Amino acid sequence: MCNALTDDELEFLTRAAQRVSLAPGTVFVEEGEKASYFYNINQGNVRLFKSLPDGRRQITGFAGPGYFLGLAAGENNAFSAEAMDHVKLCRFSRASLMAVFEELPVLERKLLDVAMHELVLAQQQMLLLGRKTAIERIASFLLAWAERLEICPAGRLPAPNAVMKLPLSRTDLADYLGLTIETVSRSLSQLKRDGIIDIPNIHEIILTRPRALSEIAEAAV
Amino acid sequence: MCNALTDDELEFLTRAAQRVSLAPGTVFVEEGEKASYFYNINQGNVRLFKSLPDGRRQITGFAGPGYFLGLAAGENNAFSAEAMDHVKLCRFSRASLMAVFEELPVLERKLLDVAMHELVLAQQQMLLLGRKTAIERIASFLLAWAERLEICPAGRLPAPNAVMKLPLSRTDLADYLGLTIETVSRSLSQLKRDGIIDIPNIHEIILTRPRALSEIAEAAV
DNA sequence: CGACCCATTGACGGTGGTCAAGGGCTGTGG
DNA sequence: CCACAGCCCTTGACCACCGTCAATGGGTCG
Repeated sequence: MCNALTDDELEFLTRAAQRVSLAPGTVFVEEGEKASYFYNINQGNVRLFKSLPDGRRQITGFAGPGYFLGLAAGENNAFSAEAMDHVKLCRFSRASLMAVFEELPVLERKLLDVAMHELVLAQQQMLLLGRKTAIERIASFLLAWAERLEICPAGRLPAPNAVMKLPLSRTDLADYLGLTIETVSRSLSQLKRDGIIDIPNIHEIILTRPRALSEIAEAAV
Repeated sequence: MCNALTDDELEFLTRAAQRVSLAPGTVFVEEGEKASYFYNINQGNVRLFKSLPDGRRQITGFAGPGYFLGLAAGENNAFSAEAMDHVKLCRFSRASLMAVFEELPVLERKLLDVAMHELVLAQQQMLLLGRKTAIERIASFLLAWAERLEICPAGRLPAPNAVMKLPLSRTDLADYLGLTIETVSRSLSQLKRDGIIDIPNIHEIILTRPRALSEIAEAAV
């Protein structure tokens, strides 16, 4: 999820790049537009999403520092991207990326790895969106987020009572999990009532009983 | 979606491969197992899916001849794969693939293209699963399937009254679209009642009014 | 012809969406 | 320093879409 490239490779890569700084809320990739650029995020966070004409929105992922952006695109972008806070990133054209590949073939391998990992995450999310209940989605998300923050190694559970920052609005959460903000709120409240998590404030969650969370997330029988 | 490699490249590639023949229903990739192989399908069709312990299933895609299989995997497979009919495929170890890359670097670029295209499809499916209603999912699927069968060019609508083979069971359809077979059936019936499609038999659909279908699929306002 | 499987249709119920009111936090201005 | 506005979150009441359960229909194969 985070930086898949070494500092050296990044340095080489960004030599061909433009540095860009974005205010919160800036939409810098528009779904359907010609896909001209790749991006590498240096600072800040970005949400990736698709929309329907009537305003329904599905967030397909979040991207933080080190994240490589622009893989889900053919001729045109398959998604939009919006800065969640103050974002700094490197932008380079698809053409210059091809040139970089000539110089640094290992990059191509790495990008393939990144793309493959994205695919793994996408399939996980499809299972979540297609087949899990509201509370299972919330539980799955909380554990996935803990892994992302490296509160625990991939595939392991966080320690009981681990504290986790959650710098997302309920709206973002809902649009990511295919729910409404009300359902997100209710599900979090239920987990709290059941003593599985605690919510000291809106942007912090304590994973009181990660094991119980995991049993809900994986629909253990 | 279909063959992204030229015949020459395929021929080179398959020199390092084992040829395998599978009976219908054979599960030849198991989610969670060590990801040892890549596959290229020569004949027949395959469904890719993820499951929950209680039996809920999400089909993440279908793969036909020419399809390259095994990208959504890190250490372990992120999905299972099952032969839908009699399948012939080439199987080669990840190690030998790396060796092939040395000989034929263009393959690596092509695989990256394939992975990127898969990502585009995955994001489309996330929007469908997270935010579309039952009938919108069915409409979207029918149009996507028409593109897949090359009844129409990508991004264009099929001609009115185009006839389409649909060699999927209602169960497969339901598990792909995150619905139940009853809801799939009811939605198809409704589209038929509304004169938008016709269903001469279970495995054939006539796209009577593709424009109307598209307006439903894209939630046109 | 009958058995079996799958799809369709109907009746009913539940999960989650919609609509609306209330609460808490933050920032601003008097 | 307090008051108030505005925003977001929470909670409640109600409702609708879709899932569940069950009966029926149709096609295929023995």
